[in-house]
Amino acid sequence: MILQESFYQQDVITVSKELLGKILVHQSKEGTTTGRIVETETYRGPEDQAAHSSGGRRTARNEVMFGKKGVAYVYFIYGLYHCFNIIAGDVPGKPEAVLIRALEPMAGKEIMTKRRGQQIKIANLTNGPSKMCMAMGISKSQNKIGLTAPPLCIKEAPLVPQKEIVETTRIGVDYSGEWKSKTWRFYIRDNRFVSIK
DNA sequence: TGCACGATTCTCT
DNA sequence: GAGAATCGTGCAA
Repeated sequence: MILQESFYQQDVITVSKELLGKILVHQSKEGTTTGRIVETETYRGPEDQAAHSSGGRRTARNEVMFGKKGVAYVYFIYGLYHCFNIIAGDVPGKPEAVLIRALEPMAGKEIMTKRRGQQIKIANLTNGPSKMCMAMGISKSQNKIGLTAPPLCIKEAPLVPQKEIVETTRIGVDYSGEWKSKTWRFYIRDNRFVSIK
């Protein structure tokens, strides 16, 4: 069962928590890779100063945030890396998104290892927002594509119980003033693939 | 047109 | 724990 647009049309915090445990699938020409989502972060918009959409800022880069829910927002960062987000929220046209920060590798580990470099250990394959993009083969060519059908989609899986979800502050947003202290980062307790414990 | 910087990662100390 | 790598983007000029 692939998650449909209605799943992403819930409150963005709810979507962030419920995405934990779900399965990200990418069918590429090199083969299919899948991973269980173990860490997410919420970016609200326009009020959230940590978000690209802060202040209602709308540019060519973040244009997709203002569009349909359940669509991928992939951006290039630090001149080297990519980050993968999913547009979500219960208000149409409000620029909010969920950043996928880490996965637990499932199918296609050989392909992921090949993409990341042969020396990489399994534990370091997907434990960070840019690492998981490299392992899953996600780049700007996946920007703006819908996640409700292959080749890139998210499959249904049982909800992770609230008591196994850790809520903490977001990473790498020290510039955002009071917004940096929002506990909008969620991960599965004791999972070894979480980026930072 | 120019320029400072980032929702990161890796390497070296 | 510090510093480098490396360039598209956003905003000032």
